[in-house]
Amino acid sequence: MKQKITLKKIAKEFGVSISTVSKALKDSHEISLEVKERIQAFAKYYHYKPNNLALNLRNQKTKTIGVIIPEIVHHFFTTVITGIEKLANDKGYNVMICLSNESYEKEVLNMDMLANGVVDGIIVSVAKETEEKGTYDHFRELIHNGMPLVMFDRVIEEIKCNKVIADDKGGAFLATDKLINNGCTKIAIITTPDYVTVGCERKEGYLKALEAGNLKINKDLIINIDDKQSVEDQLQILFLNENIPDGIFAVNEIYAATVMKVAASFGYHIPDDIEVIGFTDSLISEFATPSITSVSQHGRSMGQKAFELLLDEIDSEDSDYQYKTALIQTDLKVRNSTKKTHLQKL
Amino acid sequence: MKQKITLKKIAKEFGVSISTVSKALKDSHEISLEVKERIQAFAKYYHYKPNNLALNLRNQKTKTIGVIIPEIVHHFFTTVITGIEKLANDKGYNVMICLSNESYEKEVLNMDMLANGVVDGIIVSVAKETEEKGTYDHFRELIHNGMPLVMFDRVIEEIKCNKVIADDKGGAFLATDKLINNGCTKIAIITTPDYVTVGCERKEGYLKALEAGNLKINKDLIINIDDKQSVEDQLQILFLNENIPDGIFAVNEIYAATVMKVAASFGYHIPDDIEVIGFTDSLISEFATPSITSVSQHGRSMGQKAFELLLDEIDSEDSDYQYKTALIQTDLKVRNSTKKTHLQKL
DNA sequence: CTGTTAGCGCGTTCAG
DNA sequence: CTGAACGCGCTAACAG
Repeated sequence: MKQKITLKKIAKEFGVSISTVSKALKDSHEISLEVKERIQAFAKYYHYKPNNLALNLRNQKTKTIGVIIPEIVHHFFTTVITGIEKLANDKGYNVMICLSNESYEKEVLNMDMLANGVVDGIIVSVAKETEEKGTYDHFRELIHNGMPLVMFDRVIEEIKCNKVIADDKGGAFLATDKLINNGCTKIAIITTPDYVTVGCERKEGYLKALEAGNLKINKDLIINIDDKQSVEDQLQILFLNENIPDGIFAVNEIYAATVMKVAASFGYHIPDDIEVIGFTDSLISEFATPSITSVSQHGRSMGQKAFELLLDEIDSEDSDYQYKTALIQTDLKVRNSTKKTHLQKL
Repeated sequence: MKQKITLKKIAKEFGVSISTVSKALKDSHEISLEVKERIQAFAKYYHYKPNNLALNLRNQKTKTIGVIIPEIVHHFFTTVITGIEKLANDKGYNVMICLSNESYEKEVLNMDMLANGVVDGIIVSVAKETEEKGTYDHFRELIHNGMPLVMFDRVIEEIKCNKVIADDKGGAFLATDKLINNGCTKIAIITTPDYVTVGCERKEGYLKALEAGNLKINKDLIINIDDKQSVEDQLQILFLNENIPDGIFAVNEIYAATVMKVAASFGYHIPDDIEVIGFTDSLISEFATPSITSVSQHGRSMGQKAFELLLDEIDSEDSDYQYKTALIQTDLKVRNSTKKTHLQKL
C-alpha cells in the first residue's frame, strides 16, 4: 500500500501537535472552531481515515469475528454464513471464514490462529474428526482464556458455551411421521456414523416417530453411512434382502438423492413404490426428479442467532455470564418424492 | 480475552529489559546461553506468543487477504474459495470473505473496509450491478493506492490488474459443438443480460460454434434471462412458437435444470427430443434427472491461481510489475442430457 | 552480552 | 484552547 495520510502528517502540515489534530477530527470542544474547520477540511480532502491496525492495537479488539466450518462447498453452511455475515456487517463487524475440512488438526490450528488477536469472537461448527476423537481441550482452553465462542449445528454437549442448533430431533420426527401418515410401514433411515451428533439426534427423532406410530424397529433398515467409502455401494443392501423399505428418511440431501438413484436402478419408482424424505433443503432437493420432500433447517436464522449470541457475549461485562442454547425450528417442505398418498387422497 | 503474557511481563519477571527478552526468544547470539534458556523455558511454559495486533502495526501488514464474491450460496464460488483457502493457509495467510450480494454499493463498502489496513491484498469477482453500471472508480483507486488486486471470473476488461478467467468462450464452443455433432440443428442459448461479461463470452463461443458448424443464427433462440423475474416464465417462449429447439445450451446450471423442467412440462423428452448442456458443473447437474452434461470450470484451480497471482504481486517489489491474465481450461462432463446420439452410434 | 531509544498510528490524560 | 507524554506490544538500530 501506498503510504496513507496520518495524524502525524496532518499535524506537520499545520504545524500543530498530533493530539490537536486528533481532537479536531473528533470535533472536540477543546479545539478552536477555526482550527477544527481547517483541519477537518484538509482531512476530508485527503480522505483521512484512522489506521485500523493502530486502533486494533490500542483498543485490543478487531471488530472481526471468526467462523470455522467443516466445509464450504455445502449449501447449509453457506446459508448459515449468509445469515452471520448480514447481521455482522450491520453491526460493524467483519467476518473471517476458516475451513477445517472436517479435520481435528486444522480446527485446532484455525482456532489458535483466530484466538491470537485476530478476532473478537468465534463461531464454530465442529469437525467430524473432532467429534469422532472426542478431544475437546482446544475449546476448553479457548473459553478459559475468555474468548467468546458460539457453537452451531454440530455442537458438543459437555462444553459450556452459547449454542445454536436446529431442532434435529423434531425435524426427523416430522419427516418420519409424514411417511407413516402416508401409509409407509417399513421405513428406513440413512444416517451418519453415531459419533456425528446431528445424525444421532435425527435418528432419535426417527425412532421416536416409529414408536409413536406403533411401528417396530428393524435394524436392517438403519444404515450408517461411512463417508470414506462409496455411498451408492453402501445403499445397495437396502434393496438386496427381502425386506424392501417403502419409505426412506435420509439425514441429508445427498443421501436422499443418492438413494433415489439406487432405488431407481433396482427398478423401484419414487414415490409410488418408495417415498423419500431428505434433511437440509437446498437446490438438489429442488431440482432432483422427482423433487425431494425435505426438512428445512433455516440456515440463515441459525447464522443470525449465532452472531446475536456471540455479540451478546462479546458485549457482556458480567463475569457470571449465562450461556444459552437456541433451538431453531425446522419444518417440512413437501415435494414430489412423497406425493403418493397426497394424490390418492384426491 | 484474558490478558495474555507479553514481553513486558516476562522482562519484569526476570528483571531484564524487554529487548533482551525479545532477542532471547529469537535465539539471538547476542544473549548468553543461560539467560536464553531460562527465558525460553518460561515463555514456553506460559505459552507466550507475540501479539498479532502489535506485529501488524509494526510490519504494516496483516498476513490476511480479502475475497469479495457476489454470493456464497453458489457452488462455483465456494469451490473457488476452497482453492484460495487451501493455498493461502499453506502460505501462512488468512482469508477474509466478504459478500457483495451483487450490489455495487456493498462491493465498494467491502473494498474500503478491506483496504483500510485489514488485508494485504484483495481477490474479487465483480458484482452484477457493478458490471451493469459500468462504474469502476473504486477499483482504479484501490490499484492507484498500491493495494494488490486480482479479479476472477467476472473481470473488467479496462481495469489493469491480475486476472483469472475460465475459458468461457472455449467452453461454450465445446458445448455448442457437441450439440451440433449430436445432430442438433436448432440450438438455443439461455444466457444472462449482455452486461454480464461471462454470459457475453459464452454467447460468443456459442455463436462461433454455430458459424463453424454452418448453422445460421436465429434470434428467437437466444434468450436473455432477467434474474429479477421468474426464470420459468421467461423460458416458456422457447416452446410457444413454431421453431422448437432440438438442442439447448444454458450458461449456468440453474437455467439448464429449469429449462429441462419447462421442456418436460410441454411434453418434450430429454434427451430424445431436446438435448441440454449446462455451464458450471456441480451437484444440480449431477443429481438432476436426467443428469446434465455440462461445462466444468475447475473452480479450485481458479482459486489457487488467483491466490498465486495475488501473492506474486504482494511479494513483488518492482514498480513496473507486469499484470497477467490466467486462462483456466474448461472441459465437458458428458452425462445423460445429451446421450441420444451417443447411444445411436452404438 | 545487555539496555536504551525510537517508532509503527492512535487516543487520552494531564499540564500549561 | 493547545501540546507533551504515555501506553498498546513488538522490533531494530544503536550504545554501552
